Amino acid sequence: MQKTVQKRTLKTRARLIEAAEDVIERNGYQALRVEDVVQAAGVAKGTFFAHFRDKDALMEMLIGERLVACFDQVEQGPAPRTAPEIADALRPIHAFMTSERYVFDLIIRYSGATAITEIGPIARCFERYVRLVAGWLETAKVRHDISPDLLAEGVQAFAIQSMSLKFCALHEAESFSDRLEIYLDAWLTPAA
Amino acid sequence: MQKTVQKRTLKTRARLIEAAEDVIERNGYQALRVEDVVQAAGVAKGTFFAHFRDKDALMEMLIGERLVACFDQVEQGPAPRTAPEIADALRPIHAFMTSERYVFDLIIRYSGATAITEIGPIARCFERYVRLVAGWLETAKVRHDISPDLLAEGVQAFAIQSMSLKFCALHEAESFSDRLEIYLDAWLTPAA
DNA sequence: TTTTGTAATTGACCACGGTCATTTTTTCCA
DNA sequence: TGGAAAAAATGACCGTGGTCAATTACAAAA
Repeated sequence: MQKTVQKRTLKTRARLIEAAEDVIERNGYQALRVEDVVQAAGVAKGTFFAHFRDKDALMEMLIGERLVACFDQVEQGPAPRTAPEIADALRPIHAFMTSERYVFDLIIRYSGATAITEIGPIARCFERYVRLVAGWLETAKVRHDISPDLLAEGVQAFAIQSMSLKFCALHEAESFSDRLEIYLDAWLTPAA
Repeated sequence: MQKTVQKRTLKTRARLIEAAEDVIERNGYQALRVEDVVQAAGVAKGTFFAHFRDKDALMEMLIGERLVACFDQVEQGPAPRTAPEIADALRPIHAFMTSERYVFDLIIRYSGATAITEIGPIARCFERYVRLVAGWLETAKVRHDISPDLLAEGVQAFAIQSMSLKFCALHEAESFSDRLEIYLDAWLTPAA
């Protein structure tokens, strides 16, 4: 029961990914067509699906990679200590998540893995989000009557709410940042 | 510039809707195929799209109707006054929203209308959710340092977070109701 | 080098949502 | 009642994601 992986495989895979990134670079995630990718990569359509379960799987990988990079960046900075500082520190992550409606929808769709075996980069980022924020909260100027973990899950919930409203015509008046700050202030530092 | 609507139109539309409801009754929302609906209704495929912009438009209508019915039911009951009571009162709405992953995803996708002109039943229900809960909160045993509207938006955010986690393998341990109650208690009655 | 089993690739094909030029039905006025 | 204009319905056709039996390339054993 061997399962040697040929060098050819890695090359083909790399070509597919590169082609996909090119297409996205030019037209955004939303506009990506599998046909375009395989043509740019110079392979047959079937080959694509031998390398990725479906189109979404490739998208999850590519978007997940970018998301991980956002987290890396955010973790470089100093730990924020107040609600507005936290909102500001998370900005790169939120900015990418709302860069395209397609991106936001896909991230939300993959935020919770439906089976343990298929936990992907995006689902892992959602866990990382909570860990990251919970870490900040431990020493931040916020309420401490409930656990940092629960508090961090709340931050996530409010961030998602704010991001959803960003794509909503009914709530254009308020900006994403303003809304998130208001939420976080009420959640993290109540009974002022 | 007349635009008479023929009786035939209404009949065809009614047949399409009835056929769709039959299909859904049997196999759920997820499994609905336009082909099946038009065949059951005895019309051509093109006719479907003369009556509904696309498949999602029909789904929004049908799911929206059910959602409105849930709200009507919830509004019949007495106003809850504590966090657990609020979670409990909202149960019929949340139950329907999480009855099928497809239903949840579609509702989320239509929760924010992208253009003022296309506000549908689901987007209206999201406004109604906030109004309903804010009304309860005015006289409930909860914090009053922030407006009932903001508080209600938070309830919505936590409910969505809880529902998302319901579909997530990583968070199966805790039940939806338990999680929501914990969130709402922390959000509505802090600094106990 | 040849053989042979398996990994990788291919492209014709399918499923399903959606379009549109054409045809059929209805309406309404002379 | 005839016939023209509007409304509705039709179904062949398209775009795009995805499948799979057949073919080709590879690498290890003979």
